[in-house]
Amino acid sequence: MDEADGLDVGRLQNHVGYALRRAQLAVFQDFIQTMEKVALRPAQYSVLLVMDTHPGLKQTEIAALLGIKRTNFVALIDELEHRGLAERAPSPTDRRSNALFLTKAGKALLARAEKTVAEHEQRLIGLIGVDGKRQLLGLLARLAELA
Amino acid sequence: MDEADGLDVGRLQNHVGYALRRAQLAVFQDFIQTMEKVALRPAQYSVLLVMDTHPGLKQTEIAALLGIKRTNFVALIDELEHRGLAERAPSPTDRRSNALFLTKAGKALLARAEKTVAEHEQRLIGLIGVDGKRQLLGLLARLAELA
DNA sequence: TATTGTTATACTCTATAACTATA
DNA sequence: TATAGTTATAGAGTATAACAATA
Repeated sequence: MDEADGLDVGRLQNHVGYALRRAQLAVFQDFIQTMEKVALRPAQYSVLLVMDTHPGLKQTEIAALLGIKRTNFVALIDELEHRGLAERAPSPTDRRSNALFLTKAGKALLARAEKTVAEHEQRLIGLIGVDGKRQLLGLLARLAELA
Repeated sequence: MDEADGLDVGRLQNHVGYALRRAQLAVFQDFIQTMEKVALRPAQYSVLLVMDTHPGLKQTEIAALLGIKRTNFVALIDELEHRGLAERAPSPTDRRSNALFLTKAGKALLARAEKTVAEHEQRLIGLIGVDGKRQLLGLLARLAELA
């Protein structure tokens, strides 16, 4: 991952995409390690968080919101349901769709997860500062508009 | 990928890792589309660039520099060699290792690729400005230290 | 003994096609 | 006709183990 010896990646250093990939890898590695404590992968954590913010959304809506294909979302929600963290309830208005909710256990685990994530975020702030984080989020949001 | 209706991802919005992932996805999507013109994937492009900056490195060295496992590097360099863009030369000092070089065709394609990448980078600068890019690269480099 | 390149292999993510039941 | 959930499947990218040749 690093510059062995005195070698550098040359002109690659000036590429936004390359810098993004390396930073994302490093940050995710720390995040994943952090979340081993609650046995949640990044995608699972993000789904729990969205279910907490918007209870009762259907699968397609959460998947679209997070950029997950609805077809890949099935196994993801299956696992959360089998672990007793989330539940599929029948939608009152549309018998095709499931309304998704956190269970009590899901809310409890999410609370623990968010505390752990806060420590992770503090580590990042230790590297770039509070102002750095604010700047970074602004810049990344503008880049994400490209999609 | 976007906020359908008025839905938002809630507290996820404040997570550096999430913002990094979304931005990286958007930037890579543009990059990959850009590079279809020269039929190079991001990893292939980065290898060509490093071979140009440091001619004669062995496989292990380039792989380590770019964070690629040497075992996965084999197929990558195979393809570049079969396309006539790179060549494995016998190392003068170590009969176990290959010294890697760009061919003429490889240098020519890389030159075309870099011009195309420059347009891609200009699009990004259009979103965040030259100062924004400079700030971003600095912040991302500091985050990458986490690895 | 350790390193270089290699093969085989497996696991995760992501992507597409096609089915069913409902709308 | 179109949509929600689902299954099956295929392709990237990435990870480990084990081997032959060489150091």
